[in-house]
Amino acid sequence: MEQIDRRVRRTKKSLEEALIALALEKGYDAITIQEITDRADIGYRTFFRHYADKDELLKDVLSATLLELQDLMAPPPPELFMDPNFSATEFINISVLFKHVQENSNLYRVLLDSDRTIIQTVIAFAEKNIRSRFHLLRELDVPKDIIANHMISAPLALVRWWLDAGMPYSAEEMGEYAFRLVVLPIRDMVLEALPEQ
Amino acid sequence: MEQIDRRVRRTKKSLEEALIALALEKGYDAITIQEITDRADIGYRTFFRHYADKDELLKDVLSATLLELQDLMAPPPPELFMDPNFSATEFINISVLFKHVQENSNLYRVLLDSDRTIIQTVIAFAEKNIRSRFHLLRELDVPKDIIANHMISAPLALVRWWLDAGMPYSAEEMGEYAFRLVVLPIRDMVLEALPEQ
DNA sequence: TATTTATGGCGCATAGTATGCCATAGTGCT
DNA sequence: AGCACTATGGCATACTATGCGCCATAAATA
Repeated sequence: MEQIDRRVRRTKKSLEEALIALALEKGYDAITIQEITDRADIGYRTFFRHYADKDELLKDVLSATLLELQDLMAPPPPELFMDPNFSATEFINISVLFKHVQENSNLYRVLLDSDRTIIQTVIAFAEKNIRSRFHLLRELDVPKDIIANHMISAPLALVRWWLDAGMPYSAEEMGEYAFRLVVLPIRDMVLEALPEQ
Repeated sequence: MEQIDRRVRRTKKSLEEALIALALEKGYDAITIQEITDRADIGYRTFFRHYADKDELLKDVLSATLLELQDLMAPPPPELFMDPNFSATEFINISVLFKHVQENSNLYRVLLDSDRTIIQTVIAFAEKNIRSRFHLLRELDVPKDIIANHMISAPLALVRWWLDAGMPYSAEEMGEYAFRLVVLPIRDMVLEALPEQ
C-alpha cells in the first residue's frame, strides 16, 4: 500500500489546519507562507518540499470536500430528462448543496474568498457535468451552454451571499429559494421542450 | 475650474492605457507596476505620485465606464412596481447591460479578471440600488435581499460567460436569455405579490 | 520671464518567495 | 534493537516587487 511517512502526514495536516485558520482570520490573499509555517510550527523550508505554492496547499485542503460534494450532487441518469414523469426534486436536488456548505462552512468561506482561478476550475468541472446531462435534450429557448453555466454560477452566487450574510436562513430555506429562482424556470423550459406524449 | 496640469493628464492617460493593454495580454494579477510604467514610458517613481497601488489605477480606469452603465440601467421609479400595468421590458432592461459590455468589452474583461474586492464593490453598490426599488413591495416567496443579490450576480455571471466564450451571441440575444433565466421568474413573483385590482 | 510643479533617475529599505547545503532527528524495515 | 533511509530544521543567499527619500531637470502656468 501507499503507506505514507508519518512525518509527512503530520506536516501536511498541520499546514492545512494553519491555512484554514489564517484564511478565516485575515483572508486567503493576505496570508504569507511564513505565517502558515509559523502557525503550523513547521520549518519554512519544509513547506516547499510538499507544495509549490499557497494555491497548491489550498487545492489539497479543498479536494476531499469537493469530491464529497460531487458525489452528493451526483448524476440522475441522462435518460431522466426524457422521462415526462420526472419530478422537480429529481431534476436537481439543490438543497443538498446548501446542507453541504453548512457542514463545511469554513472551507467554503475560504474557497469563495480565494483566487478566481481555483473557483473557475470548480465551475468548469461542474459545468461539464451538467452539460453531459443535457446533451440528449433538443435545443431550448436558451442555449444549453448558457443554461449549464447559469445552473452552476447562480447557486454559487447564492451560497456566497448566504455565507457573507452570516447564514440568516436554514439550508432548507436556501434550497427552496434557489429552487424557485434558478431550477424552476429551467425545469419549465425543459418540460416545454420534451417531445409531447 | 479644476484645470489639471497637462503633464498629469498625459501621465495618467498613458498609465491607464498601459494597464488595459497589459491586463488583456497577461491578466491583471500578473502585471507589475514596473511593467506598467515601462509600457507607458513613465518613470517608475512617478506611478506612486498618482496612485497608491495597482488597484487604485484600475478603479480610475473603470469609474467613468461604470458611471455610464449606472445611468443606462437607471431608475424606473419605485412606484412602477405598484403599477399593475407595468410591462416586462420596463421592469428592467437587461439588454442595455449587454450592449454596454459589448461596446466596452476590453474594460469589462479586465474588470471581471481583476481582484474580487473591486467587483464586490460594484456588486454591493448595484445591490443597494435594486433594494431601494423593492422597498415598497411586500415580502415575496423569496426574501427581497436574496432577489436583489440574484438580480445582480446572475446577469454578471452571464456577462462573464459571454466574454469568456468569445461573445458567440449578440447583445440582444444575451439580453433575451438573461430576461428568460433571471428577470421573468422574478417578475412573475412580483406580479403575484401585487395587491389585486 | 519668473515661479511653481511634475517628472526622471538614483539609491535604499523592506517584504516575500524560492532554493542550496548540511547536520539531525524520526521513520520503516529486517 | 539496529540500520538504512528520508523528512525536517536552520542557516545563508538570490531574486523579485513594492514603496519612498532626494535632487536635478524639464515643463507648465501665470
